[in-house]
Amino acid sequence: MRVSREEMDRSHERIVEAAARLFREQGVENTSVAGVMAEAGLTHGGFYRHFDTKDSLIAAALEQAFEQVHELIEADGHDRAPAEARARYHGYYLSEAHLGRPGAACPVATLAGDVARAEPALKDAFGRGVNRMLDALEQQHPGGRKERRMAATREFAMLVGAALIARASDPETAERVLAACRPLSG
Amino acid sequence: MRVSREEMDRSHERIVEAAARLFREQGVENTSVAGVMAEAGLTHGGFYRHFDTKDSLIAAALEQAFEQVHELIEADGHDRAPAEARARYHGYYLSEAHLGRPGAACPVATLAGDVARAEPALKDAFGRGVNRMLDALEQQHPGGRKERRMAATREFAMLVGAALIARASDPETAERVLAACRPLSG
DNA sequence: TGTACATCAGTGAACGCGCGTTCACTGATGTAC
DNA sequence: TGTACATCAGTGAACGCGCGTTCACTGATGTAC
Repeated sequence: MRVSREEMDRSHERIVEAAARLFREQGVENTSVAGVMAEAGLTHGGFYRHFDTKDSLIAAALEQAFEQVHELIEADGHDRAPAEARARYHGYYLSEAHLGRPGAACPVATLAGDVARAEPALKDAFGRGVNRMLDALEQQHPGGRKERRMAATREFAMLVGAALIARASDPETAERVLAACRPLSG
Repeated sequence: MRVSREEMDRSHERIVEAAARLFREQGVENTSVAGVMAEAGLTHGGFYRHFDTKDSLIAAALEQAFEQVHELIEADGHDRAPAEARARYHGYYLSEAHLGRPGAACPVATLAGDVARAEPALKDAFGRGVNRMLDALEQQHPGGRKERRMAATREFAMLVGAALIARASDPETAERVLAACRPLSG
């Protein structure tokens, strides 16, 4: 039966949050629309009152995931010295607390593979998310504007690469790669 | 009709090569057994004379892809100073020649996302491949055994991260990230 | 070396399954008077 | 404020499709004599 406008908005949010989590945990292709709806406490038929296609949901979930991690960076860096904020984020990124909870992890480390083969519109959204993250991360680095941005980009790339290699490897290799990437450089 | 043993061996190799290419280009889930067989010049029914399941093919294709890129590193580094070999590989990895041909590219940059959600056996194979690559790459770095290994691991992680971010982003963001990661460090 | 027969690589139709999407329906919500 | 009616969020069955896998079949290959 029909539900109120507020109830529908809550449903919408639950759907996007479930998708943002499940896509990161299981991958986009391994996550069904029905699975997302069930996780949101609904049945699959109602999905199309909220989104035109599964692709629209992917875009919304991607934005949501980037929003989450961006807030996390800003919140943790608030009122902290740049060098300390950087060390904390670096350590967190390669930690079990981060990598062991892929459903809440950085979408770059969890969804890059899926987005790499997606349509341009999704890549635009992904690129925007990456740029927003770098905007926040570059403030953790010293030097002029260009040097900071470059250092932040390089460090972030290393973190993403280490996280991805670790997730795709056996536990021993994973731990060795993570350990090698944990020390701060520069 | 039945074919000779040599013909069958050639078929087997064509199947694995087609899979190693298509999996990297399209992703494992987006590549069908029938598609691989067609690319190998066969029909899908004959697949099960060569492999028990699609999973076995994935494992074989992964090994093949790692073998290819490992040979490439060894061949290019042969009779070259370590620092030069390192600079060449670094530049190649982030080049259009590499990233524009995903079907022949580094499996770490193209398949990590798929393997991250796969069964442990595949992760073991992936980890072995990564270790073999690092065995070759650490020879490009100066210092003691541990320092070399660590430097090679960190540099490789950055290359992989940059490649993945670039493939998942819009062209402008991609180029900016790649440019930031091109200069050698250390 | 030649012959008769068993083997089996490859073919193409068929299977069961899960998926994204559609649709007729329900009944509470929102609105017009 | 109360009533009558249109709207539409959510339900669950059904659809068409592509996929991994199976299977009966074909005929060249390999082998036993």
